[in-house]
Amino acid sequence: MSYTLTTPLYYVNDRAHLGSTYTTLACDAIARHRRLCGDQVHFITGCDEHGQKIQRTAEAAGLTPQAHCDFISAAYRDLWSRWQISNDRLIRTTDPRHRQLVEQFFARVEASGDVVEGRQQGWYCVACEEFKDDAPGAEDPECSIHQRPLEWRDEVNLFFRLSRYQAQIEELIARPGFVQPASRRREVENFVAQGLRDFSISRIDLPWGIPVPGHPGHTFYVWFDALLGYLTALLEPDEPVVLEQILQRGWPAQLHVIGKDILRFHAVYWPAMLLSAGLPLPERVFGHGFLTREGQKMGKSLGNVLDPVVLLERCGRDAVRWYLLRDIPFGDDGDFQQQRFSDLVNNDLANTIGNLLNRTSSMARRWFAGGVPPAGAGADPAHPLALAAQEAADRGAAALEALDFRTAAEAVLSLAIAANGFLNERAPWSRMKQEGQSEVVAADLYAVLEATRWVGVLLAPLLPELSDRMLQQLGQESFESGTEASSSPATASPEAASTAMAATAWQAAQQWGRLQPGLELPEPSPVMGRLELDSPL
RNA sequence: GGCUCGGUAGCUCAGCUGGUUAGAGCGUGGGAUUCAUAACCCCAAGGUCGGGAGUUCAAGUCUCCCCCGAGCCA
Repeated sequence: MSYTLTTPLYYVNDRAHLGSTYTTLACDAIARHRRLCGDQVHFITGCDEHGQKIQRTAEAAGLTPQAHCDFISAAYRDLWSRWQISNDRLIRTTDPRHRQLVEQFFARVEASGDVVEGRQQGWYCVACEEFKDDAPGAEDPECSIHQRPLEWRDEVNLFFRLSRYQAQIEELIARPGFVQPASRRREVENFVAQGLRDFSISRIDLPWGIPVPGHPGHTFYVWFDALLGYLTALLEPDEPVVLEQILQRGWPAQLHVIGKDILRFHAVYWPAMLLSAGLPLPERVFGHGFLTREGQKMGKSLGNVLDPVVLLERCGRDAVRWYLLRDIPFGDDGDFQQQRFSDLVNNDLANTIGNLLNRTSSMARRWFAGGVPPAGAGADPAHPLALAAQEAADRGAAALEALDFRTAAEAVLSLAIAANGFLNERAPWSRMKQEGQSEVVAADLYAVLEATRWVGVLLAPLLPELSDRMLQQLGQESFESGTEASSSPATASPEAASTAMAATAWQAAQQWGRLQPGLELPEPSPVMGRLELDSPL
């Protein structure tokens, strides 16, 4: 199965912040999960690089817009690579190929009769790149969002006839799974219910944009151009730009993950544009919440922005991923709290999970010839830990499907807690001192090792690196959940490829009793260090 | 100004169509244990459920008003 998901195309007005990192990490977890399940994943991210705001930012920095965009988008590319994001594509809207695609798309929209000329007169916010419908009649109106002066514009623009799609959009957003989380649906419904108005899709006298074919002086409005980046990204980098080809390359997308502030563009404008162009619609749009820091909005004026690069260097990928995914309900706003961050990482990852592996492996090695003990009753599929493992797997998979990372993380964690509890209850260390208990201890330790292996397996989409380290210490191969699809037809065996039911390595690993008795185990060393943050991040 | 969502233990949150002593994890305090990364396991304290009024035999859960936060639209 093909699975296409996207992050927003980030606006290159400034460098990446924690918010975009958060979005991207979440998408990465989904992408990895789908790959582990055998889907052919198209995980798209990118940069939105046009518009007057960019032009002015570049000017202010003494750069050409292109140089500015090159610089910022390179920083994004570098950031995602540092975070080991498994995106398949990183599209830039200044890519010449994108321009070709936009032109083809526009031709279709125009052919549908959805492009009309209209006069746009009013106050304009450059930061929003939007006209403000109802600016106060005052002398110097300001944008309520940016607190910046509005500029008076009076121009002839091209309009997209959004109003023609009223009924279809209403039908779309009424679909149960389309706008997510469901709590955001009404907001969109009300907006649509007010009556959709045509919106302008071009600007005049704005050189930093894609020229509108057949309309000299006009460039495309940034949003019109940016949304289309999702399509351009799907095309193979070396194939000719032919819009129709996206249908062979993974369109429609299964999922657009976005911040809650741009829901309207994705749930209303975007589908209408696609309808006009005669293209299928994405399956769901998920608007996640925003992050604050220690209860305050992050912003340059407050000087409290958390730099993702700093965060990464000081704390590591696993720690940050875990905290963001495990503690903040995706969809709700969340607060980044340093104390809580280190508490959770140390508790869950270092103590509960890391120490579980460490103590178990250490006992097994000491008492059973340096490796995995004979399984005995420990391999029984009805073993309490086997049941716990299966439950964790089921709960985790369902949660990931629902983009409920928190529950997915808790499911894995609960398995580790169950295993720790089991150990304390069975106390192999004291049983080992008694005569004739060796077999029981062997079975107990086997079961706990096996449960620990499952923890490593189930962690793969969420924390690929910790998962790898755990599996290594258990003498297991790690999974390829990164950019190389583990189930790509080229590498899979012919039988596997022909059998639709063939399980991936990851799915096969979720079978109780897979751990080989007698397998030698490497000397355990902590898979997750404790986070000691003595100063503010 | 209008719309939407949220305001439940110190912190992050569960609490479905209203119904026994409001739950979990973290944090805090205590206990147990020694295999292990001062880790693991067990127990406990902690909340007039943002405020006010109302509906009801019964409200965190429904209605209205107000306050606070976030987003959208003006």
